[in-house]
Amino acid sequence: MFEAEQKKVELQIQEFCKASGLPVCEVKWTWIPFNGQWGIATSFFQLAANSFGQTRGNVAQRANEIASAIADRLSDIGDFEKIEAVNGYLNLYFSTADYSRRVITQVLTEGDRYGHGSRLNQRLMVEFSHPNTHKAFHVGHLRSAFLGDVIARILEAAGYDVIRANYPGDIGLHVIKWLWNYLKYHKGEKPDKDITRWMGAIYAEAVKRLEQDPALEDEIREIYARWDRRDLEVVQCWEETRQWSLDGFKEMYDLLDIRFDRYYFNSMFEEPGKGIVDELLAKGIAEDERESGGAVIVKIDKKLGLKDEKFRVMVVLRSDGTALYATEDLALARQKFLDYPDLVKSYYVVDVRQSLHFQQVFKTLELAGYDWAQRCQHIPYELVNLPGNVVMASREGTVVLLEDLIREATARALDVVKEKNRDLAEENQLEIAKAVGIGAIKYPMLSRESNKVVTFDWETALDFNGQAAPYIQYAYVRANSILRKVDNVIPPENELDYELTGPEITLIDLISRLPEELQKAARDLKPLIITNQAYELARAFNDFYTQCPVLIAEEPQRSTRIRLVAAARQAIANSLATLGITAPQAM
RNA sequence: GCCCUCGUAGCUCAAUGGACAGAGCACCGGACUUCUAAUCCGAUGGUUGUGGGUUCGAAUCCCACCGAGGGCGCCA
Repeated sequence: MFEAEQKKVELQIQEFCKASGLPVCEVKWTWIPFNGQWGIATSFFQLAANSFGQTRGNVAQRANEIASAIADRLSDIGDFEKIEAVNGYLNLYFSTADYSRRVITQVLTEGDRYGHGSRLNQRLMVEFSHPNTHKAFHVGHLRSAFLGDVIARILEAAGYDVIRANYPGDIGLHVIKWLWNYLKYHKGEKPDKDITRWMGAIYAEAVKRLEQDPALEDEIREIYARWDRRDLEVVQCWEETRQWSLDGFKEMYDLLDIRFDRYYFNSMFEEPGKGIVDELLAKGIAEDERESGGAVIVKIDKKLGLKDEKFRVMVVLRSDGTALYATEDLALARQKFLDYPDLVKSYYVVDVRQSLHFQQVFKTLELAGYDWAQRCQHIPYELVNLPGNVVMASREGTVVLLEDLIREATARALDVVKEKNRDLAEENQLEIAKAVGIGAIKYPMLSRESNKVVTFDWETALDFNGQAAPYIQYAYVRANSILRKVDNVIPPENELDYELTGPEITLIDLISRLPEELQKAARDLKPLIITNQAYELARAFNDFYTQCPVLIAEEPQRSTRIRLVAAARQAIANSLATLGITAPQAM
């Protein structure tokens, strides 16, 4: 946000270096990390160390000398209120009156675009969620859905054109088992509500029946054979019931405010996948071991001439000639670039257990001569486990269903809403409860590093206090509430001729950082940066709220604070929007 | 056997290689006649798993070890 000032100082520093015979190096800016001190800082340790060359010297002392000399040189620059050299750092404090006015005005002018980067005209694809049809949707599936959605939102905010892709697993052994159980015991039945739960129950029942009587496996094989020869009854049943699952997913995605631009289905890629395998064989990349009872494989390490085992061996076709997941993934990767040849990146938000798999797929495609394979990237994330490191698995029965979590979280939120907003219409109360409940579910999945395991437990998931979405939403609501009292009439920019207090400075400081944090989050693909930023903003606002009266303040303080509240509301709203968390109107 | 990830306060987690390692929860003590107390203020809490190394500077990079989890030719 302060590029112009930074640039100006950078030039001065570089000129100073030249004049003093110091090596020129890049200037990196940070925020001054002390509370209530708003400005930018840079250190000179690297420069000081470089200046010694081969000889040794006191780096800290030298860095401080350089910082002091530069501080002297900059003293007449006029952009800053205070310039100081401390401990090897050069601290440039903003003149709060001018800079505050500038920040607030910019936020209010740009509105819900504040923080967003300008359009880059670069297209990306983010594939995420990929649920299995004919199965339940549980809490373990949420991480990919939330992470993918928010990464897409962040990249959009950073200026990219993003294609949101979903890749449902709509065929496979699990679907065949489901169809068998349905055709044999539930024929003609239809789910009315809670579709996904019902679909999951039919599957769980199938698994149970097969466990109890393994002889039934023959019937499964028969259904599989009928599916293979496109038996009309099986195919029609599959088409109809698959749609039920997709309808159920759509309901959940709508509830969670997650959308997709493009659906790829697992079932679409069997044949194209086999085509790629033929191609790999023709090019001598894959080896056919079926003669000797083996499968079709790619010995990637050998092809690359690697001595160490890194990519290992990938099976691309079963010994019976049928496709497996890897076969289909080869074709899917290609299809994405056929549909969108200009993709700069093709991201896959899939759990960490598939890291090797994706390395194999991408490397094999690269070996096959597809240069776009290098634009494919797996974004791994760790699992959501139950306490005691228990993995959620439908067949083990160790799952928490998404429907149950949402219902529980919403119900708990509704209790509080009803107590605190008695006058509100029930419809509105419910809407708020949904925003709070779902926000509370999303936040903890986004606010930790994705390579860390999330342990799900009810108590934590339903804790609305502290660093959590409701805290941030509440700050938004409080800001909103003040502005409602002035009918949302925001005074025009005015002269700031009084000393800003600590909480005001901290709040403005944090508001001004949003654009940079968004860029950082996009660069590192880390929603965590935004959850932290949103929380810090909310905390600063809550602090401001208790310490700085707005409506009863004297002018010009009153007008300035109303503008600041409006800017804070906007900044909080924009960070929540980037996180896919709804900002409610009341709480 | 090989490969990947993690180890920070009692618990859950933060911290572009840089200033004093910060939050929340829990616990203890305060603050609602004042814009919504789903809030705020204060107190307590640390040899960043261990040992080396690189660097002016390491929770962060490298090596070894210990501990936890995951992956490794026909599951998805």
